[in-house]
Amino acid sequence: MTRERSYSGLIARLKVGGLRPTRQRLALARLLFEREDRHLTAEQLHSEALEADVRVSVATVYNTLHQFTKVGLLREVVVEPGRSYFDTNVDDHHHFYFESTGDLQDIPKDQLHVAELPEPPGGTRIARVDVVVRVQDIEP
Amino acid sequence: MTRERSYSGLIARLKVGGLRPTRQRLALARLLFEREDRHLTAEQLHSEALEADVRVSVATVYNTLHQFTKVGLLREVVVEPGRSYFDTNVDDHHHFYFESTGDLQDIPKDQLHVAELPEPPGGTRIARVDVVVRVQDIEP
DNA sequence: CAACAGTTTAGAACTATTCCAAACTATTTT
DNA sequence: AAAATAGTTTGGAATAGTTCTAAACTGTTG
Repeated sequence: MTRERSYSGLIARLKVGGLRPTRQRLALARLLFEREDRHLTAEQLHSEALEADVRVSVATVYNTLHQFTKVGLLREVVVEPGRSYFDTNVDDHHHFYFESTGDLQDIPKDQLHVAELPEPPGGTRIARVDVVVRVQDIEP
Repeated sequence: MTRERSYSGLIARLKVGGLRPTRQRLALARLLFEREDRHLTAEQLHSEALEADVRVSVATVYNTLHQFTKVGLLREVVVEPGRSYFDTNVDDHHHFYFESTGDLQDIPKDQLHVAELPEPPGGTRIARVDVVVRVQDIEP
């Protein structure tokens, strides 16, 4: 079960990544992982934190998002210039991107398949394949 | 032949898009389309223009890139937060993205195929499918 | 519990991009 | 071909998202 993420499990995961389980990191982790798959910007997470009476600075939100990403707890998704989304689902999957609202929605791995991947140029290897299905309203 | 793009053809294309063929737009169009497929940021194009003794403001470079994109002469590619690339190849195709250098390289349509596209959610239709194959150096 | 290394913070700094209102230019009208 | 007009360009200011910085703070280790 990839969806298993208990609170204490998180502490463990942070430790593995060499990150101390601080008040801020734990609070942000709860906000991020206590709900199902989410796609959040740094600003959105910061607002949520303030609303939940978690005092964190913007800088810390950014630091934390990047550290979590490095450790594999999050995945960064780029679909829009000038805004990064962080995806709490780190399984292999792709995205619908709703141009009208700016929302993202997961497309599970088995619902979309990339065939005939070309060889990467010499000296390089494929780190990841991102598919973004851009969707727009039918009556704009 | 999709690669056919003469200078006068450009004037025609601009007219179709309702864009006057001004000095700046024509100069930028030459820089963009007189070489083969390119992936440029606004800043890069602005530098090239200055080097080529084409006096244009940054604002105009941005305006022009967006107008060209709207008219279908360019395609915007987002792979990196905080930076937009404009692709002179508007045919159906995908990209390699070199994480070490930030470069983009086209993957022709026939070298990569997306199978089993899921249905877009009700009330929406697929505007475009972007595949980015992120590639990294083997010995980092 | 002292010492150290890692963390947080406010605010400044930075980068890419957009906005603005005035000056300018291509096109249309007369 | 001059005047009227509508679309363009421009420098600089403004904005948005993100990163940096140096000082204060906190978790961990010995």
